Amino acid sequence: MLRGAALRVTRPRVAVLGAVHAHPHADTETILHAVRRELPKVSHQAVYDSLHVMTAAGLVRRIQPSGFVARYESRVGDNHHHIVCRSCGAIADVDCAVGEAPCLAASDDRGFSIDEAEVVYWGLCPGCSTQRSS
Amino acid sequence: MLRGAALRVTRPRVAVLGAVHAHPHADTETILHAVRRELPKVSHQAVYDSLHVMTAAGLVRRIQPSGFVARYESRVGDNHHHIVCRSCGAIADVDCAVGEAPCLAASDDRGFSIDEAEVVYWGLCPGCSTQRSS
DNA sequence: AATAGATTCTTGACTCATTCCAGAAAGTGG
DNA sequence: CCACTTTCTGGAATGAGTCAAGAATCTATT
Repeated sequence: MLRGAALRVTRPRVAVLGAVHAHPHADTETILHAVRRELPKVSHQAVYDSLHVMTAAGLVRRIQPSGFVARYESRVGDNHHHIVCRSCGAIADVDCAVGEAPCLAASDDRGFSIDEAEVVYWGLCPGCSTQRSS
Repeated sequence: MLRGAALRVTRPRVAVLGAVHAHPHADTETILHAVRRELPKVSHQAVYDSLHVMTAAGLVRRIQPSGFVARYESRVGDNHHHIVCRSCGAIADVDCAVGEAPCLAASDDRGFSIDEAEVVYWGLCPGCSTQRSS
């Protein structure tokens, strides 16, 4: 699977890829801990590098909502979007909005060549929502 | 104008607000420099604080595309979106997409209470686009 | 206008995610 | 199995942003 992306298959990379699959929307530290449960000696640098390489290869997607640290997810290639909780930072997946029309269709591209449209919905997750209203 | 938001009118705040109006999509450092051209003694802390307060009050909007530092803009209340250049980080405004329908309409809210939909278009600005193809 | 009281600013240290670097280790093609 | 290249380790560095304490400034009131 890594080989398909012309990447070297190293122990750290396999572990990182597995961790991203096992922990959707996890931040780097969570992934680092998950990886170390399996390979206690990996450096954080290896994790950062693996994530970068895999992001560049399209095996993994990087998400970084304003005010939060970077997260990674393994669901790629289907152009879905995210709901982010303003309070706790929880992230949920959302399929592409109504009719898929808005994705990649700006009313005026201002001369830019657009290759992706990213939608982020902001709000409160069920937990934080009830907590705040009580 | 600041008074309308129940904020104290201090010299730094006036200067910061002016700088945000004068430099759309500017990062904090740019704003800091612009402010210091007028009030050489302002601390960066004052700028950060002013921006936070004004963001909370809705006088200013914070934008933070993945991988770039935070920017601020003064155009608020009209729910427009942005095009970001992957290469140089330039930002341009785009009015709300087709029919305004997608804004605030997730196909499935997963139990979240959504209050805002943010759309970011990624691509290359005219300058970087021609530079890369040459 | 002067004063009291509270918010806001200055200064400077500090956090923490992420990056940079050099040498050691491990993967790959031949 | 070897040589070559990429990747990993370990540790230091960067830089946006935050924290904290005391000084300065703003607002409402007299």
